[in-house]
Amino acid sequence: MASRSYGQYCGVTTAVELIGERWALLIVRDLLVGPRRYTDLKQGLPKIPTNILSTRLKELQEGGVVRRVPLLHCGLVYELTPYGRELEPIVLALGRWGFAQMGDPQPDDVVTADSLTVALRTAFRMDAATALPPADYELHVGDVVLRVQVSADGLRIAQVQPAGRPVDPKLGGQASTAGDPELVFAAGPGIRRLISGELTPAEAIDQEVLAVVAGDATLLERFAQTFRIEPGVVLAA
Amino acid sequence: MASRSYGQYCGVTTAVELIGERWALLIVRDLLVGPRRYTDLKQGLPKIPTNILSTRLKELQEGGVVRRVPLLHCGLVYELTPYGRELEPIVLALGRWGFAQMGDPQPDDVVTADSLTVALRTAFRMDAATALPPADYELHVGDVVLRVQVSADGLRIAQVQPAGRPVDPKLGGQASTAGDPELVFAAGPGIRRLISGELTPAEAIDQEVLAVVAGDATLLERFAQTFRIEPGVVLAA
DNA sequence: CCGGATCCGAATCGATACTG
DNA sequence: CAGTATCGATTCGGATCCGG
Repeated sequence: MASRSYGQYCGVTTAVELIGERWALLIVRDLLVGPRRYTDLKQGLPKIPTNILSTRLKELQEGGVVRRVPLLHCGLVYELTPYGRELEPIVLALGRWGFAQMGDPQPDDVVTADSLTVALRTAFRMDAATALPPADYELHVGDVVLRVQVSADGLRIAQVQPAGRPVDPKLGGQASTAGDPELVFAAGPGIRRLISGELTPAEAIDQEVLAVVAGDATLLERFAQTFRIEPGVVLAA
Repeated sequence: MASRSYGQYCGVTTAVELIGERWALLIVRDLLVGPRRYTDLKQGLPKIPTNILSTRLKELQEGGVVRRVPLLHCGLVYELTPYGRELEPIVLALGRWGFAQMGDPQPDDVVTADSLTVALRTAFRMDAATALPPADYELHVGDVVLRVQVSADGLRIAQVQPAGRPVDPKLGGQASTAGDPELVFAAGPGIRRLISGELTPAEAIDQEVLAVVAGDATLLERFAQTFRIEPGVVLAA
């Protein structure tokens, strides 16, 4: 059961033994968004074999990264332990690092709600959020819908069910999202080029990587300043 | 050749596809210390199969993380690209994170020069280095010998050959290490408990996890303040 | 539907041997 | 020194199945 040892007494090695197996860090990524049920994880990681998911969850529990929490009369969820949650800055930094090397999407690549939520967190600039007025967006990518609220307090992201209102706050993103968003827009994977600064919002609309559905289109400028990944700037708290 | 895709369009996923394969991040760890030849890497990773090492090096090159540099009349070395070097804060943070979960060493665990060098970097506290007077240590762990110089300018670590003087600056640690160290001491793996603050230097000597070979034993206090990993503090620049 | 366990072929890894 | 080749041992992936 103990994963094959690398035979070294070293912190990096220990870390890699804990979260270096295939799929493990992606499970952590999704749990960073919130507690998830077995089935949620399976949906969020469409290509993971079910036996691998179950094996990883056991290993992550043994490693003290994840714990299993029964919900009274409601099934059970997996969640990160405090120790597991310490991985957050590392996962976000890895997301920024990997962002630089992302090409265009493969034909059957998907964008999941959790991966997009984490991606927005990796790109979030607190400095821009404090310097600019608050903003309230609704972002559509594929059939994922996110309510993204930026203020001087920070970033709040809630996952919205295609049908109507945000998902159960206990499981999904965060708490209640009152009122209507100021800007609703839809994007394809090309939104990556907006985040990287390769495209301005105007160019993004021109090239149809982005489309305003409703609200104040000028807010796109603010969005582009708030969510931005510059090459070479991997680390942040 | 493209590693099996996780099927998601996401920065974290891309990062894991680049450096998530078995052994890959440990190769990066060693290259963080300096350029290394194939054989150096093999020695620094005693349990890596040679075909895996060669496969990983190819993949890391394809991913733009590592490059192969011929040395005139001297063989060739692998080194991190600038993009690969951006992993440094991530690897150090992972080292700190894994440190918390390190138990006692397995019977056949080894401590290599590069892993110990990186471990000291993960534990290094710049705040302590600037607050305290400079210090110059020689640390022995197993048959690894490191010259560790701390000053307000930062940390310098050079690997010393068992025979005598530090290794070739071009390949090994850093440049010339003039004069003699102020303190020479030897440690076993239990030095982990000094770094974690679980043991004071005096207790460490009592319990024989540490032994002063030469020089000013009171410098051990300064060492313990300069190299320290507190639980929960994973991230630093 | 939820939360897995089981089975099996395909791909990868690990150990050793061998080569320019 | 810098790898390739080979081959058995593991792990992964895909599908199916099962108890609540």
